[in-house]
Amino acid sequence: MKFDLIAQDTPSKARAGRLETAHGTIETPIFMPVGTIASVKGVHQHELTQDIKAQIILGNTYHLYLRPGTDILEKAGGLHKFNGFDKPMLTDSGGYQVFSLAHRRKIKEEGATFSSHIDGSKHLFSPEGVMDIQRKIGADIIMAFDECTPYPCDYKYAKRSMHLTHRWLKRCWNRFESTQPLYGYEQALFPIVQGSVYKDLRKQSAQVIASYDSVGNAIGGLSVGEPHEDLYEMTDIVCSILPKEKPRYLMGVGTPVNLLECIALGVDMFDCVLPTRNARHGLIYTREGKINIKNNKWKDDFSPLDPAATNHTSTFYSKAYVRHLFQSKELLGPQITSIHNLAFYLDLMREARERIKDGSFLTWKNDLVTKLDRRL
RNA sequence: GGGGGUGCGCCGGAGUUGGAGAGCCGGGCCAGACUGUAAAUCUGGUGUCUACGACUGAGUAGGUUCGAGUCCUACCACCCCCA
Repeated sequence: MKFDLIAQDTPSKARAGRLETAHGTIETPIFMPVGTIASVKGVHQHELTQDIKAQIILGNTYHLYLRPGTDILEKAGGLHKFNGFDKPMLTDSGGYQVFSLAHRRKIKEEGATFSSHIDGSKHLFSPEGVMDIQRKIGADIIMAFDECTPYPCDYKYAKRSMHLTHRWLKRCWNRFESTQPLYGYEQALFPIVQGSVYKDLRKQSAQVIASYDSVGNAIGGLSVGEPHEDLYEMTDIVCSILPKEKPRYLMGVGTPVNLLECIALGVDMFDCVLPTRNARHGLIYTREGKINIKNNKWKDDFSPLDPAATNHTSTFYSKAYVRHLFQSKELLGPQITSIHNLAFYLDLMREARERIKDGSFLTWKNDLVTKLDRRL
C-alpha cells in the first residue's frame, strides 16, 4: 500500500494525494461513508459506486464480530465478498465502542470487556484479538485498538488513557506484524493519536504514533462534544507532528465546515455518521445550508434536492416528493436523502481536491465556510 | 314509526358512589437535536388572548346541586335492534 502526495497548498496546509490499495486508489482528501454493520444504512453498493462514486467505506470490528460473526465473514471470504463492495474498506477497531458503550464495558490492561448490546453476552476485546478479528474481516485498512476518551475528560485520566492506548498500540503492532492477511491482499494498520484536549498530551501521543512506520496515521478522541476551537487546535498540533508523507485520518469528523477547516490543517481522510444519520432524520445538506426536508415549507417546492449536484439521485428527486416520502414514512425517503447527503460530502471533497491542485483552495474554502458557517 | 346506545381537542381511546383540571394515553401535525452508528432515533410543542398571567370550553338549549364531562328535560347528530 502506497501513499503519494500530489499537491500541497500554500499558505494553507491542505494536501491532495493518492492512496493505492489492493481494491483501488483513494484520492485524498476523502470522506468515507460509515457502514458499521457491513452496510451504509439504506444505500445500495451499486449506488455507492455508480451514483455517488464513494471510494472507500467503513465497517466496524465490534459490530461485525457480534453479528454476523467472524466465522461467517471468513466463510464468505472476507468483508468485500460478503457485502459485494469491491472498493477499499476500512474497519474501525471498536475503540469508539469503548466510548459509546462505556456503561457496558470494563477497561483493564489486558483489554476491554464488553457485555454485548445485542444479547448481554460477555466478550474480551484485547489488542491482539482485535487484530485477529480485523484480519478475518479483511478490510484494506484496519485500526489500532484504542480508548476513545469522553469529553470532558480530566487531565489525569486523559494521560493515563493515552498511555494505555500507546501500550495497546504496541501490542496491536506486534500482532499485526507477526500475522498475515487471510485473503491474499495487503492490509495496513493505522495507529491512533489520543490525548483529549491537552496540547502536551496530543504532542506526546503524535510523536509516539509518528515513530511507527505505518502506512497512515489517525487522530482519534475528537468530535466527542468538545468546542470546535479545541477540535481545530488539537488537529493542528497533531498534524504538525505526524509525517507529511503519510495520510492523516481524522476519525469521526464531522460537519462540512469541520471537514473544510481540517483539510486546511492537513487532514486527508474523514469519516462521520452525520450525513447518513441526519439523512435518515430528514436533515439534508445543500450549498445554501442544511434544511429539514420534513418542514412544511417544502411541501410544494418541486425543485430538485440539489440542482448543482453531480449525481443522479440529488438532481432527480424533488424536495416536495422527498418530504412526502418522509411524511408517509416511506423507506425510499431516507434512502434518497442518505445518497444525497453522501453525494454532498463527496462533491465537497472532489472540489477540495481540485482546488488544492489548482492553488485556489484557501480562498474557496474561506468563502464557503463563511457562507456555510452557523448553518452547517 | 317504536326501543336502546353514544356525543369533550385535528383524529381515536381512557376518565362513575357528581368533587380541583385547558386536562391523561395513542396517532396526526409543527419544530428541534444528532460528529470513528445500541440512533429509520430522541426531545419539545400542538384551545384563545392584551401571554412568567388570564379567558373560554365538553353536540345545542335549559334545569337540579355548594359543586356537572358525569344527574334531569327538550331538541340535534350518529350507531344498533324491531317494524
